Amino acid sequence: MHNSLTAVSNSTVAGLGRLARFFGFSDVMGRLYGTLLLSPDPLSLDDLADGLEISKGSVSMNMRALERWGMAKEVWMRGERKKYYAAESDLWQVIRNVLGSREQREVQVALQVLSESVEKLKEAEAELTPEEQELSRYYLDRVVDLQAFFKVAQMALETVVGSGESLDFDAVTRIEIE
Amino acid sequence: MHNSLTAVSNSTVAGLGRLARFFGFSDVMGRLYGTLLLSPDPLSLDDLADGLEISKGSVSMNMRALERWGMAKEVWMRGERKKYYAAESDLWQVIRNVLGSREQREVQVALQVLSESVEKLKEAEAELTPEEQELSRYYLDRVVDLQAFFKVAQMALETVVGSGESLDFDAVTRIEIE
DNA sequence: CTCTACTTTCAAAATGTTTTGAACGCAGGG
DNA sequence: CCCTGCGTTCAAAACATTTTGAAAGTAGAG
Repeated sequence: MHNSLTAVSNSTVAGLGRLARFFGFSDVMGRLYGTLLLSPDPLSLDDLADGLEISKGSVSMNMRALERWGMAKEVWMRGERKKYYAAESDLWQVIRNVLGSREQREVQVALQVLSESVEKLKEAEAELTPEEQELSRYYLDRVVDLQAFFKVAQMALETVVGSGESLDFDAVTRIEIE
Repeated sequence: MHNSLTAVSNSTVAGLGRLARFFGFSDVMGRLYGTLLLSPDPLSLDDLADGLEISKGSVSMNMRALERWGMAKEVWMRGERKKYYAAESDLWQVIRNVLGSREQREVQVALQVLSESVEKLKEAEAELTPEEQELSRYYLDRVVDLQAFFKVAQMALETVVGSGESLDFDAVTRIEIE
């Protein structure tokens, strides 16, 4: 294959590996995704293992993870006994999958814990010494700050996750500032 | 100290540790930040090491990282030889620091690599066999998709980073969808 | 300048994560 | 059925990160 095609493929695959790590996935997941994205045809586990020079076991596990995250789909090739995979090539769909399941859950949990903290502090107030009450009010202030922060995050996520095919460039620049 | 205060402190500190890991920082950084955030007064390295039951060496290194990220500040206590730290309590400032230095650089690099890929593919076009040309066009499509994606990310980051004191809740809900 | 109370550094140890490959399981063809 | 060609699993090995603590560095008080 021509030099330049190989070079582009390598840097794209490597870049997606990097991006995957950045998002808390494994490097291999990103590279598998990249390899599939740049392949006009679906690839088998062996194709992927050979292409990335990693073990088949690793490909198997990581491909299942990619499937769970909605980043790749199994493709049935008639007359073939092998499994074939293709990348989900709508990047916005991928982002919505990830933000929708993982990040939203994180934020949800955080908000949950923070509400419980507010509860606890309010309930306990009566039993506190004056000194403790002062600290309790301090905690309450900080916890409320965190709540405000996570609520904005939650709204931002909902906006992205709930959006249609893709976000409009111009629209994003129209986020207004206080 | 009262039970409930300890419980709230623990869960908040643990939660910020989790969040830190989520953002690609170390757990300890998050817990140090949390401890400082919940302390009405600045804390010394020893206070922090004792409070979190980790070594002073670790506290020293992680606090310097927190400082570099603009998440904590050194506070001079007169008549004291120890170093004291306080959390940067404006969470929006913290987010802007992180997005501004780290995430923006990532996106920048990605866009750079993608432009180079487009260049390479266009330059090489003439030398390609017909079959390679087809693959090249396929690559170009995928690379352009990625570019579009990162450009939106770049704009979103610029919006947050360039914003003033804090983002308005309502405003975030007004991001428009294509 | 020296002493002392601190902070920083860093190499070794502990811990955590990823990768591998051999063993196993399973389905379809003969 | 059994055989074959695949996919999956999982324990052990390789690798990476984090933590520790002891040694070295540093700054201020006297």
